[in-house]
Amino acid sequence: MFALADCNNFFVSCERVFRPDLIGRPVVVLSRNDGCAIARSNEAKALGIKMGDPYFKLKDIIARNSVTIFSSNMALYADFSRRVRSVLREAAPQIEVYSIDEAFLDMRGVANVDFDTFAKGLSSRCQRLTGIPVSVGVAPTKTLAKIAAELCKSYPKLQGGCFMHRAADIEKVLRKYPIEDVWGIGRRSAPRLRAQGITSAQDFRMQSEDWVRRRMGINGVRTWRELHGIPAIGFDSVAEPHKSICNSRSFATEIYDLGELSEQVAKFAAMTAEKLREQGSVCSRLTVFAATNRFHTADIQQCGHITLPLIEPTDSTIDIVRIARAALSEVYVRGAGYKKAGVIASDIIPREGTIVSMFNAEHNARHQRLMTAIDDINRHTGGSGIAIASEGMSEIKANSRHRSPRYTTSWDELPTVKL
DNA sequence: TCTGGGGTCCTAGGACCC
DNA sequence: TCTGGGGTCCTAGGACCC
Repeated sequence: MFALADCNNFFVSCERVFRPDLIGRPVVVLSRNDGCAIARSNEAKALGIKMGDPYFKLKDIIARNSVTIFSSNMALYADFSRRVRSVLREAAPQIEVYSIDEAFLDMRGVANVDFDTFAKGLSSRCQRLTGIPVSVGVAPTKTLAKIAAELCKSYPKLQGGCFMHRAADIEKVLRKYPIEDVWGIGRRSAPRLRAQGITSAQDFRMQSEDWVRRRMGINGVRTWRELHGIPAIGFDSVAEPHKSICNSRSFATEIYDLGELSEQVAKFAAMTAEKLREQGSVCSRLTVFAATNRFHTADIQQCGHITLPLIEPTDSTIDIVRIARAALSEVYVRGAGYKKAGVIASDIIPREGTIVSMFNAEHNARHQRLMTAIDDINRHTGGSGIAIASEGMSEIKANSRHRSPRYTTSWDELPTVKL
C-alpha cells in the first residue's frame, strides 16, 4: 500500500493557524505581486473563485462577500511544510516529498495495521501537532491514494482518512470520479477523452491498454495501470539533485532600461548559482530570457531567450552573473517594456569529479573558496549579507500589500502582544 | 492599473554516422 | 515510375505536476 498525505487548502490553512477567526470564512492567498489566486478556502471555492484567477478581476466578488486576502508568505508556508513532514516521517518507514503540501508514504511491507484507522489517526495527529488539516488516502497505488485523499475533502464523515482497497469499492469510486481530476490526466487530454465519451476514471480504465498507449503514450499507460491497482510510478524517498534550476520573476511594473533589467537578471543568476552550490552541482549551460507583458497586446511584444554552452561547468556566482549579463544584452531590445525575466541552469552534473582545465585550476580554486565564504556569511545573515555589485542595491520589485507576518521564522515580525 | 514560479519526462524530427 | 536499412544524439515543443 501507498499513502498520500495532502494538506487541505495549504496556504490558507497556514494563515488560519494564526488567524483562527478566519476558520469557516472565505480566504484567498495571492501569488507574487498579488497577481492571481493560488490558494482558496472551501468557502472561497464555493464563491466560484478559481485557481489562477487574476486578483483585479476578483475585486468585486471579494468586496461583496468580505473575502480575506493574503499576499503569499512563502517563508511561513515552507516552515509549516517542514513541520508536517516531520510528523509524517514518524509514521512511515519512507516518505517521498512530492510538493510543498503533499508527501507519499511507502507502506509496503507494513503488516498488521488497520490502514483506515492509520489514515484517520495520522490526519488527526497532523492537525493536533501543526494546526494544519491534512487528508490521508491509502491505496494499492499512488494514483489511487491520490483519489482516496481527495475523497476525504468531499466527505467529512471520513474524518480525514480513507483506505480504499476492495475492488468493488474502487470501481464504485472511479465511476463517479471525473476524468479530468485523475492525477496524470491534464487539461489537453481530458477534453479529448470527453469527446470520445470517456467522462469518468472508470470509463478510462475500461479502455484497452493498447488504445491508451496509441493516444496518450507511455504516461497514459502508467496512469491506466495505476488505476487498475498495478503500481507503475516509482517511489523516490531520496530527493535527486535537480536537472535544471530556474529563477524568474514578474516585475511589478515594466522595465525599459537595460541597466535596470541587468541588475534583476544578475540577481536571478546569483540565486541560480547559490542553488547549484546547495546541491553540490555545476551547470554547463545557461539560458537567459526576458519577456514583455503578454496581456498588453497593443504594446511591443518581445520574448527573447538565448542559451549559452559553458566551456567549463561552473557554480561560481561571479562566472554565472557575468555570463547571464552578457547573454541578456544579446536578447534585449530597446523600447520594449519587460515584465518578466529569468535565468535557467541546465546540463547539471555533480561538481565532484568534474574535470577542470589546468589553465583554470587557479581561477576555480579561488572562486570556490570565495563562494564558500559568501555562502557561510549569507547563511548567518539570513540571505542578504553579500552580493555581487552588478546585482545593484534595490530589491526585486514586487507588490505584496496583504502579507501576514513571518510568524514562525522571523524575530522582527512577531506581532506585539499587549499585556 | 492589475494576469505566479517552479519543475519533470516523453516524443518527433533533424542531423549525422556507417 | 522507381532511390536501403540500419543506428545515435540532440533539440524543441508538448504534456504533465504542484
